[in-house]
Amino acid sequence: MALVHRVDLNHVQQMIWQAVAQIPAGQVTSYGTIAKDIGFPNHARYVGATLKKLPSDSRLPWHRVLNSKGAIAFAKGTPQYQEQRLRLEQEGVVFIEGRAQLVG
DNA sequence: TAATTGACCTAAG
DNA sequence: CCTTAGGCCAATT
Repeated sequence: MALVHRVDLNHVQQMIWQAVAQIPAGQVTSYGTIAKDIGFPNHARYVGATLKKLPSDSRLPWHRVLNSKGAIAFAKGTPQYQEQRLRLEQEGVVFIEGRAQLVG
């Protein structure tokens, strides 16, 4: 049998979408956490690359995914940063010094 | 085919 | 707190 150690990236993508869809409104997680949760601890970047491909009309809560520091990955001041932050604030997420605050 | 890029992460100064 | 360096890996050039 031809050993196929090759990973099915389509499936990985689906798991990523699934994981992102699970994030409750008003809560956030990180690219690395998602990667770890789906069993691919070294694919934090791939999580970002996957979200990047999302169509603009996607209903997936991509805005609930931040970097390991709890900050928005986009450069401050960019339209994408603004949109993500606005979406989060509309869900009640509070930012202090550019970092989303933990429930508390 | 090789090099570069990127919505990342962590450890170490 | 900040910066640097190394690691990571699919996608793009």
